[in-house]
Amino acid sequence: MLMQKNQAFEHAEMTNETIYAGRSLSALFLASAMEPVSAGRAICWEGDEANHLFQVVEGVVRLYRIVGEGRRVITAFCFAGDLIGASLQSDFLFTAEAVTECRIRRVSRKSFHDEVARSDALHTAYISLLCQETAAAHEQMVLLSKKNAEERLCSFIAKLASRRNPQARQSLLRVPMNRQDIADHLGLTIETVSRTLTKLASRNVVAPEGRHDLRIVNLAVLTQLSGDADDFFEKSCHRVSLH
Amino acid sequence: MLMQKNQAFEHAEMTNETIYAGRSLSALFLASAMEPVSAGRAICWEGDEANHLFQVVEGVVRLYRIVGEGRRVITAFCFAGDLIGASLQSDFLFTAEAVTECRIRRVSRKSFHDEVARSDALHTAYISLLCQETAAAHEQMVLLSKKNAEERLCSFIAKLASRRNPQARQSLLRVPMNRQDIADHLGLTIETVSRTLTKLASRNVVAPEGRHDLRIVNLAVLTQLSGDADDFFEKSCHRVSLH
DNA sequence: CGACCGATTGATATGGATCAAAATTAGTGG
DNA sequence: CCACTAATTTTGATCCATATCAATCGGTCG
Repeated sequence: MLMQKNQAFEHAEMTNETIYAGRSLSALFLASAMEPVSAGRAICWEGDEANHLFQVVEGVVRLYRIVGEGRRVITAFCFAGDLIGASLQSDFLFTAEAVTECRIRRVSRKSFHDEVARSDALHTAYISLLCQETAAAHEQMVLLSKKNAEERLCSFIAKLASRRNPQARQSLLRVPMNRQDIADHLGLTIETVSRTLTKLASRNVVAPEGRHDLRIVNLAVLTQLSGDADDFFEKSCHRVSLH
Repeated sequence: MLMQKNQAFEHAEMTNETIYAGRSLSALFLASAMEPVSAGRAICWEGDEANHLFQVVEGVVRLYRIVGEGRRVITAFCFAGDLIGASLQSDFLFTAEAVTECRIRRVSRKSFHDEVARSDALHTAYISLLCQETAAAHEQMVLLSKKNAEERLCSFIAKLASRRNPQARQSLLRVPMNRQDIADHLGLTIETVSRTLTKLASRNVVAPEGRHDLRIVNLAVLTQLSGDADDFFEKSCHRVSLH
């Protein structure tokens, strides 16, 4: 049981808060049965009553909304350890679908909240998680609002890389989602994602190895190109000029 | 005192949860002194330690981040009754600036959390607020990711209108922010906002009256054009085809 | 009245979308 | 293991919505 729990958080490079929040809240799922979800299948649907929360134990999940005729927005990807539905009040505001083969656990919303209310530590962890979700959503708003295709893709890759999944010996990065998923997450088309990736490859920033792996050749440049490097030049300049 | 509190929530058209969340949490601010903030002045800065939460008692505030050289993203506008900084853990992730003359109150983060921890009702309200913030952020992600200029502007206006501020006799809507603010919130340029507005006016959807007022001529069409009308056609079609 | 600032309008440029193949890769059945 | 088919990705050609650059307009304030 404990092994299981730790396994879900094997990846390094998380903040202390994240680990704390994830760790303690994930204890609430340990009593639940593990459910396998095969790639492509839905875990919950937008509009349905949010009677459960889920934890991704293994695999990758996409959360998305459909807007108008066929336009899909992937608001987030969830990885091992992540909770699905923590920030919901009554209904699911997104559909959750397995990107890869997954294993998940579920708990009822009621029991989740009962447990959280019972423990200060869990409570803190829960608040912390909600705040992180908001922060992530804001980050994504910035990306969608002001970044060009290259910056978007570099941000995405850099973030994936910083998650440092187990498979990543040296600098080989697993990219479980397909091009369409990436496009729908970054607000681009599949063609633009492909072209941008080719361009990055030709500039020796990354080197695609098959559809689902990327060798990060130059992380420094990648970060630079992502547009949220701490080039304290620009940032401090602006900070000052605003006062 | 109580008058004050109610005044901040005079506008109708909010969900029950919103009212509840806002009402009870705003009690925490009543003991604090009212601080005037003149238009254009900052309330807090991105990067600073988030030692306080603020409540907007009167006026409108913009929350923004600066990305790269001079690109500004307004992640949200805050109105009377709204809290600023509820979803922050340690540092401010945005700068808050008065759009109009404002009056605000502040409480220390510590005392806020102490009080919230002490009351179940406050606690529920706080969670509720965080969830709403996340939902709003997701909504904005959809807008930035998949909507065109017209849909964005219509969404914005419709949302403003649904807030139904006091000045709104009949269908005259106050728009306190300038074109640049709107542009930076919608991920457009000032010119595109202006042109799109002109187009909407020529189609008799809205009628600008001065820089800061809009007469809503046809709310039905406005909602339709916003792209999140419940045209159960499309939606139900898609829901079905996905299963 | 003139200078200034925000908003509008106009002309042009462009990044990414769209439409259309071609090239890879993955699956399937023999 | 290989041939065949389907799906995904890449590449190419063209188009278009919005950005950019530039000029004008309308209100406001000294």
